[in-house]
Amino acid sequence: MIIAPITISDIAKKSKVSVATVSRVLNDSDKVKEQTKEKVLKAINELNYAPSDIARSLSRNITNTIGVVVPDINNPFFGQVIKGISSVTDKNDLYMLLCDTDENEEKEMKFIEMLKRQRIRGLIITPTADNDKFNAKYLSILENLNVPVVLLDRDVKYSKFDGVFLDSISGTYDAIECFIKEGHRKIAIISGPLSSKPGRDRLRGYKKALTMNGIEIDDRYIFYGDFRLESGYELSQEILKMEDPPTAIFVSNNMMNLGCIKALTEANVRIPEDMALIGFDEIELLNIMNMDISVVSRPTAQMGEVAMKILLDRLNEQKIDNQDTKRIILLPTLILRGSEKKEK
Amino acid sequence: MIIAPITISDIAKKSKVSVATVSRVLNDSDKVKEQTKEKVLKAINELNYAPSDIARSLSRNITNTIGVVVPDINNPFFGQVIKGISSVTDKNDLYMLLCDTDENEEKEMKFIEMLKRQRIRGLIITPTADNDKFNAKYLSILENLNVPVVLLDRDVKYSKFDGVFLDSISGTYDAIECFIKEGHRKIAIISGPLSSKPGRDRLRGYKKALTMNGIEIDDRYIFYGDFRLESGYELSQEILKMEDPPTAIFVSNNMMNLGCIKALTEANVRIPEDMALIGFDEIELLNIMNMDISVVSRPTAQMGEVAMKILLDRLNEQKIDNQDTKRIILLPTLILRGSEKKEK
DNA sequence: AAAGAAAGTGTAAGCGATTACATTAATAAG
DNA sequence: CTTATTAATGTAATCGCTTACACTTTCTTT
Repeated sequence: MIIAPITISDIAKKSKVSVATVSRVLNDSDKVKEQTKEKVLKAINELNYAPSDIARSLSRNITNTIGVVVPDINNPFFGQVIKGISSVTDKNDLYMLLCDTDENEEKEMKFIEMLKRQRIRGLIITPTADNDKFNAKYLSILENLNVPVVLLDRDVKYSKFDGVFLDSISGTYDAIECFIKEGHRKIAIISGPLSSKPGRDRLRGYKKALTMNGIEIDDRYIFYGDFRLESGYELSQEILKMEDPPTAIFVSNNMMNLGCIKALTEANVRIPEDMALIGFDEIELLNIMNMDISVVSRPTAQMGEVAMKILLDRLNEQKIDNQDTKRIILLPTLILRGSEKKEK
Repeated sequence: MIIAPITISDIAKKSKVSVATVSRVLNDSDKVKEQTKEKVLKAINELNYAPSDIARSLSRNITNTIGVVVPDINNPFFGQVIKGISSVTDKNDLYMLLCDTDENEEKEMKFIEMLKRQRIRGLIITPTADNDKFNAKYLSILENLNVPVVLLDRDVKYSKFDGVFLDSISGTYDAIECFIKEGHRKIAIISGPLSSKPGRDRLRGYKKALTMNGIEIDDRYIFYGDFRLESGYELSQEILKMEDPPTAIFVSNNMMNLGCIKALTEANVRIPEDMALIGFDEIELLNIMNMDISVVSRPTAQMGEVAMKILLDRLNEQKIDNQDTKRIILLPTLILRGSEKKEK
């Protein structure tokens, strides 16, 4: 089903002017006599004409699309992030080409190459890979795009791209310190995998908080999960079986936190009477269900918004030689709802 | 930051052939001597050239982007739908321009006009408005796109676009009948707004099931919400206050269902011992938390996939005169987890 | 009323590809 | 060794816009 759309020359013909004049009316670029302008607008209206962004992009040699590459749209975090990005693109006449990589490196690289052909003006990306295996190839593909890139939430080693990240260390630090102030001394952490930066950082925050408060780090209380629900569930069960169990648990992300809550609930362990708990990332449902779990909360939509604003600035920059990387590190908020308490 | 990308003529120059030959290599369109081909590929490789889809679209007079317009990416339903759409676009070299209308009619119409300028090849859309106020204008804007349109989940009055919908009537019918078989006679419904087709259909299914089973419809048991959590919460509280309360509640969507569960939980009403419950749409997190609530479940990702496949068929169609509208109506599944039971 | 300035409009090249048609090179047939 | 075929490549128009430059009107000004 192909119907040739109306073109600028149809309008020119109908309103008896040249295409140049029509173009001027379209872009308000030069003085056009009021009377002529009306004629042209009338023709545009009658024929329902909409100029082709394709042709416009080609002749101006610049597009108005930006690429957004995320690992999983179904993750509420990225849903929010995309909302944040949209809020900026909407106001700036930019379009969003969305790619969902499914946490698959190959797919991701393929998408980036597709986006290059689409001549996107800029890219916001949450990379899948943080391992050395792909690093070199990955970097070269990104560099090769030759457009501004803004990393979101996940960093890429050895890169000097702009980025918006979250201070996981301080977020975790605050949570642990809060436990300590409550009187907890035996504090466990369900950490993420150390192959990911957020995983590493959250563990670091944990250790730092203990050390700074003169509490010795006890390796028995450190558990390594993989950010997925099941690992949170299983590790929590292990914790409950310990001889000298902790009185508080910090869980490094929302999915593992759910797993942990599930395990505690099933074992009839009350929160916080029997076990105090703080997790990383909000879980909307828990709030709805009045389950008061304290969390380290990230400003998700804001992260998308800030990323897009950085990108926008780059797009408006004149000089190419601007080498200073902009890396924004947002702070999470510790939201206390009572689950951190130590009841005697 | 604008760096002129490599063009086809750079490749032509470097490999000492004409642009036509390079194009042939790029598209495998005509016989090219093996030796020449290699030369060209080598140049492409060395210069890291990627052909411009913009220029290609212009000269072929056809793009490879499709528009996807949804009311809210954060709604898990649409997240899943987008995944379904992606699964098809990925395999067919199509790009997805994503627009989030925030349930705002004005915004939606603006997006459609933007997409027209982008010369999208087709559109998948879940319209915000189902009211007569916008209908005429809305239809004309969609028609004016002159590309195949596939409606998703929500219909547009008087339109003859293709579409993928869900049989809300039968889904609700089954749920209510299930209640009846369990022995329930006093069954309440928290309906959606009647201004929306899903709202109307679900209420219709409810009434039909009662009637077909010889149970009189009692208007006191019909409550009208707005699909949002709060209304589910408040209406449930009303239900609990009734003199002659129902023994079972059917809730017309996931958000109101959460509201209902919240109200029941707060009032210490046990499910299903004190009140049986079936909702429309899965709530993933409830399952994780071992809260066994029976639901009418929709094949969400499949809806996106089917919609995209219909669109794909349209894109591949030769003749323009194909007037037969394709409307697929998928069936929901009643998933029983025990919350529908009537305990004595 | 003539000359110069300003305003309005048109002509045509160019953006980076595709492709019909023309041309040349290579191979087969006589 | 021509000539007819076929294979390989090149030339140039085209897609729908933008825009530099040229040209024509329409004021101003004296």
